[in-house]
Amino acid sequence: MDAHRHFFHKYFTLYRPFVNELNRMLEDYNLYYAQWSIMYYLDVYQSMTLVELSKMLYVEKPTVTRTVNALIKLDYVEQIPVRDKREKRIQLSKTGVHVVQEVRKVFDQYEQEIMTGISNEDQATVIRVMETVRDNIIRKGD
Amino acid sequence: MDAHRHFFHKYFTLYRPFVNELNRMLEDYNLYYAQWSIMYYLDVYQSMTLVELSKMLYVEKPTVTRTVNALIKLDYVEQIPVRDKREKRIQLSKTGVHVVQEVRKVFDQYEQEIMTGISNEDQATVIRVMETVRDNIIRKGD
DNA sequence: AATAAATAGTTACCCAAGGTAACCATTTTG
DNA sequence: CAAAATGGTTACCTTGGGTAACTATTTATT
Repeated sequence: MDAHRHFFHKYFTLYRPFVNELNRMLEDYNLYYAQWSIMYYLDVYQSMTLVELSKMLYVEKPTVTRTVNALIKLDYVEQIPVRDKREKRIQLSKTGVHVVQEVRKVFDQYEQEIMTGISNEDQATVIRVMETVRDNIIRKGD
Repeated sequence: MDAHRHFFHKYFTLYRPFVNELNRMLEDYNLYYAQWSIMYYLDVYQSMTLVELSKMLYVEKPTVTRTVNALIKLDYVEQIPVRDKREKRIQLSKTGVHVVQEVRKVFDQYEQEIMTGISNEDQATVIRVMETVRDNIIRKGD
């Protein structure tokens, strides 16, 4: 078997245990991973529109609408007024900011645990490879 | 941001474009990725029981039952008789073997394309890291 | 040998997370 | 100013997973 074939297989066999575990941790905050990923971006970028999220997450607009609505209902996210009346621009609410801090603590802890024994250099390699692969996939796809 | 935080984010942002693209390719064979992953294992291990698959795939038994039934309906997979009457042991059918060959060709081609510019050494590093991470996740989880 | 426990699989439900098609409002462009 | 583009929503559908409760069979215990 060639290395690249191993790569894809390994990539996907990691997904299920990984996302299961993260969802289990998010239970305490009434969140699922798909919701968390939006909060993650809002933490990084302060505020975003649904279309921006849609492109970042690589999912369709209706999916974003639904997930954002769930976050608004949880009071983790709020809409902010903006000139263009078509746009829905959102940011983390006060509660949301707090939840992000909490979840980050939990995730950082967990992430460090499961990365034990992997050098910073190797971590950097993996990140670079995944970035490249993603770019390649998207470039070919569209 | 620490490296490990980058790692997790990168890992998940790759997933959606990746699985979308693979599903698009599998359309020609009336397959979805979840079904393909079972055929992949059957190709590697010749024959497997549903419980074995369940453990390998890290999904519950009912999920395996459903997916396998779909593959049997497609005539890509067939049951083989076995001493223990509780067990359902399956293997690729003749058609299934053929389909695996075809899909492999398509995937290998695609995979090589999107891995361009990544050295064999880096690919090996990524594989090793993902294996380690998966083991760590599963060890912590249970 | 008879019973209890374990194992393999199925059935009947439920839910998260995505998708498409069609649409409305608003803004931008020709 | 009409046409096209953009941002978002609604309605409906699908994949792919889950849990609880069950049957059938095999294995272990008494």
